[in-house]
Amino acid sequence: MPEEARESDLLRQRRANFEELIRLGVDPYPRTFDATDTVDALVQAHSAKTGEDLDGAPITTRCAGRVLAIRAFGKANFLVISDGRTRIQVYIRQDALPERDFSIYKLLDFGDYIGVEGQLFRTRTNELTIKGAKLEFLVKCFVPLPEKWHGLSDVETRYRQRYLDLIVSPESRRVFEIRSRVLASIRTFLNSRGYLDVETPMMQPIPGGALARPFVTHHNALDMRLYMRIAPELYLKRLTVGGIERVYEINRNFRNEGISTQHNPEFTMLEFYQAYSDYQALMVMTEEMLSFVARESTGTDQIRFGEHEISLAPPYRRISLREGARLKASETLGVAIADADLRDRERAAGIAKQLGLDVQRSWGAGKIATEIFERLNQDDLVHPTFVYDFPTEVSPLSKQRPDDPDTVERFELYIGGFEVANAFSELNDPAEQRRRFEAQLRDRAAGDDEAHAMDEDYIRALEYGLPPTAGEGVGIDRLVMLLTNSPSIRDVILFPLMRPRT
RNA sequence: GGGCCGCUAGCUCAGUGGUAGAGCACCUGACUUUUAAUCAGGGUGUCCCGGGUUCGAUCCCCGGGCGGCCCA
Repeated sequence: MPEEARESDLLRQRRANFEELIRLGVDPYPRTFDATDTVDALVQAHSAKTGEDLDGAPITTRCAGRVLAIRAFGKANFLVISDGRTRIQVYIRQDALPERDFSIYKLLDFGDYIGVEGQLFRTRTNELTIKGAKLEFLVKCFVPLPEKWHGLSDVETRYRQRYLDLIVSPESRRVFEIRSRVLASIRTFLNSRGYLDVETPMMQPIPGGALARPFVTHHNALDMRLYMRIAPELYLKRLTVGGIERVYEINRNFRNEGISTQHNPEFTMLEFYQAYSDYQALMVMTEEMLSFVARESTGTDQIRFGEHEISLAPPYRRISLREGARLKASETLGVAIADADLRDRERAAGIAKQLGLDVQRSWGAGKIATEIFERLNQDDLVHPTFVYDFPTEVSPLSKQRPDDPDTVERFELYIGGFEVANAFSELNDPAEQRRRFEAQLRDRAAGDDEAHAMDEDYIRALEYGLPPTAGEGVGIDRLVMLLTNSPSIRDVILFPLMRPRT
């Protein structure tokens, strides 16, 4: 076949070893291996034992793994096998193995899976080792693995062939173990406070709960346009209307936007809602939750992110958005800017232009103030900071401050220079909600395709009475980036979206 | 969307307008406790793709693909 004609020598050699195993009568694809231990459990259980301990009270084990090193010395040989998490050495001595098993050993290639039975001992160099007495072939690796010393550093291959990354990069495995612990500890935290863990639709007829462009799909039997959700928010608040006073969901959102080190089109979000509460209470709860999650997943709430040492221990800094924008703009432009300047469309636009911002015609004063803040304060937002009191204009689902209708009770939490959480006192006045949606529709008509759609069914739910409620969304991928010191969101998503090759 | 950078052996990377290189991996041989084992021998390739310039292009030019970083 032409396929085989193109095979490199490396592939041919491995295939030849495989065929030789079959000639020896070895099952090339066995069904099971009856292990007594995983490598990880074995090493954990016995890593403290000395050679005398192991000789005095012999431990026999059967375990399996992928061969990650072969050091051959003729009649004495060493393998390293891994269960994907932990590695252990296996000693292969010609006169200690049945002839068949030693023949299998001689046909092994770097990357094959084997099962081993034997006693634990320590070598002269004090390495915990299984003295191989039996060896089973489990599967062939037909393709050469990346080299052991430099590993796999090509990021494109790491993302496209994550299995290779996991095989050769213990650091990558560690990231996803921490990610798993982050999710588990969030659930522990919320469950212990009486929150109900739910799942709401990820395909929605009206995409709501955030300002973003959705992916569009179609249901054939109903001949219905559906959108991949951009947020679960409106469904979770319907559940609060239904009497579930504490509720959360951890699941994927989909936003049809560009890709960057902080954005993947599908990403994981925690959203939680708590009745009889407001955004001030959520700031305190967020501090408690993040320090808890950090300790549970990494052992400490002191993290290193790039060149920064960051403490996730409470309390976090708090700064109002307009105050932050006003102070920074005054400093940068060398002019005293008043709060009132940021609330006036024309004056705010003038300031923004002086700062080099490209002011869109559809932007009101509130949007402009938000943009000014984001432009000027990124560098100040490395240590955990609650930015609170957003303009009403950019927050169609948040409750206004009683003393200032241009401002809503909302905060975003920044850590490491990017947004990690977004929370607010939920707007529960159905008439005001309708006005906000209508304002969004005007923005949409003016060309803002991220503006929120009208959702009559949601307004109807509010008419039944949403109790006073505070709600928050936390970007799980970004949180995991912080906790694993990962510079790109793609490092914490197993299979990030990539363009197909050719 | 814009700018910059990258793509060469299985992996990590050098390199040149004239027969394509190193380390590791791999193959052959030696070696009964090694640790990136060592020693001796062996170079295994669509230089991302297409077009152009040229006697000759992996290299220069143009276009395209995929990726990374920065900016919007």
